[in-house]
Amino acid sequence: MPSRRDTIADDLRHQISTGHFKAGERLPSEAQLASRYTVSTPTLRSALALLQGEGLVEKIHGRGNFVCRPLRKITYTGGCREAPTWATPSAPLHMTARTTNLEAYGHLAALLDVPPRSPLRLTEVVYITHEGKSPHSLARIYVPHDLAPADSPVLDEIAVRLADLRPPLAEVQERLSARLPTQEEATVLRIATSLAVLSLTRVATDVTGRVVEAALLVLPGDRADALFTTRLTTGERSSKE
Amino acid sequence: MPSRRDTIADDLRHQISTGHFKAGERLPSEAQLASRYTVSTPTLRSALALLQGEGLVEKIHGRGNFVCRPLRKITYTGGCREAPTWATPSAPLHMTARTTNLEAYGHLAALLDVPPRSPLRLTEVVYITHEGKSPHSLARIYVPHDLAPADSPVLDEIAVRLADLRPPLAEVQERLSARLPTQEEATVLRIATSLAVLSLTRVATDVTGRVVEAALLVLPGDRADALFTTRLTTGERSSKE
DNA sequence: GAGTGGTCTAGACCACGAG
DNA sequence: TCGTGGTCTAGACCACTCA
Repeated sequence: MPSRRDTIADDLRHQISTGHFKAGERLPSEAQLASRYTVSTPTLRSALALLQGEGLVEKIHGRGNFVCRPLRKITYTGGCREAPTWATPSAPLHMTARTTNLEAYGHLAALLDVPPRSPLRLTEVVYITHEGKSPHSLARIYVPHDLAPADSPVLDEIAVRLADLRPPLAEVQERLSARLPTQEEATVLRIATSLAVLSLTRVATDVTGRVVEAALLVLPGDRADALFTTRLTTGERSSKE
Repeated sequence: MPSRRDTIADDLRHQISTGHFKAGERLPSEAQLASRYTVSTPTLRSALALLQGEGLVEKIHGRGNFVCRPLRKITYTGGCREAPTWATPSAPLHMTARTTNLEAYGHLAALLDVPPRSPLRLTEVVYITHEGKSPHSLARIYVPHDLAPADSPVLDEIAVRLADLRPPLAEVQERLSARLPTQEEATVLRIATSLAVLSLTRVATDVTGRVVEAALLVLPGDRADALFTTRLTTGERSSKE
């Protein structure tokens, strides 16, 4: 037996998909919707929470519930040969970056494969990609301090300098998981805490085995995915590794 | 200002991590916890919902709330050269499989790169991996009917026959996203609908460009991640593609 | 200040599980 | 049958946004 929450969510979903409520439009207030469906406000709100989790509706405190505009999908391309690339359909993304220095500790030390409490100095680059007002991704990149001059605010510059400074990369490892965002991530990405995020940890190792870059990326689940393409060469096809 | 929900969730989280509530143990009833924290039951339940979303607590209707046992992590290994491999620390996973035949339609047709309403016959293999009573993954694999005899209930057999029948693989594409599970997926995987899942779509193409396998995998976010390792050969390092 | 969503209460009734 | 969680009500009060 379907709950009222699900019934209402289904109905609203249908009205959105048929264009009865259009993208960007404000929904009737929760009180109006509650009386229309003859339910209490908590029940109606739980129905809206479902749509919010699907990325169909955005709640803005003090203003109302809004139908989300169809989102430009972004695709993180993995297994990258050079710099990470963001494939977006003709999107000149804005990017804000912040660079600080810190020391490897705890989780970071493990990522960078150095002893805990290591005195290794790191450059941390935090950046957020935007499309208009909607953030697309949150990235934290850690590079050993000697490989990255800390005064470079532009990501591209860092990539270029890295390519010059460091030995050639030997291996890139990317680990992905799905989870709910932390409060901080939800705030920064302007998503609901009930919307899943794709969490990606990338570790790049050079030919000497040293970790030269560790990156933590958080992508909103409703507008981002990650793509990995493996081409098999003739040699790999005929023989096992 | 932290909400009561968050305060209670933090406290419970702390009590679980310090072993005050032990793994597998039942928590006090929601009514008891509500009176202990002097909140109403809905408020207490919303706090529990947070822990549930983190995979720390499992609710069982009519029995109570239980602290989850530390979960054996499973790692999906991507970019696979041969059959997909599941790296689990010495886990003889049980696997239940169901094989049916159907026709390519809609979403499936797009995946398999054939025209919609194509008469292409498919073999669908649905399987769930288990560890004890807890399901680990839900997979739906689609193979053109002529490549896969439908009467093979054992996955390994299918893999072997496929290796014999089909031309060598040329490319494997894996697309990952994070989202909340559907009601059906939550039921099958025995997870809360508020727990994120990692959704993986894998498409394998042979040297002729034909799609020989499409797989849809759903992994619970609290116990599964996906790992992609890219080794760069000398050639790839020195020259761009 | 008017209208919105955010949070919370103190119950009610139903469905499930175990003895 | 009894205790559990699942759902829902009909309000209350607060915080935020905008005119």
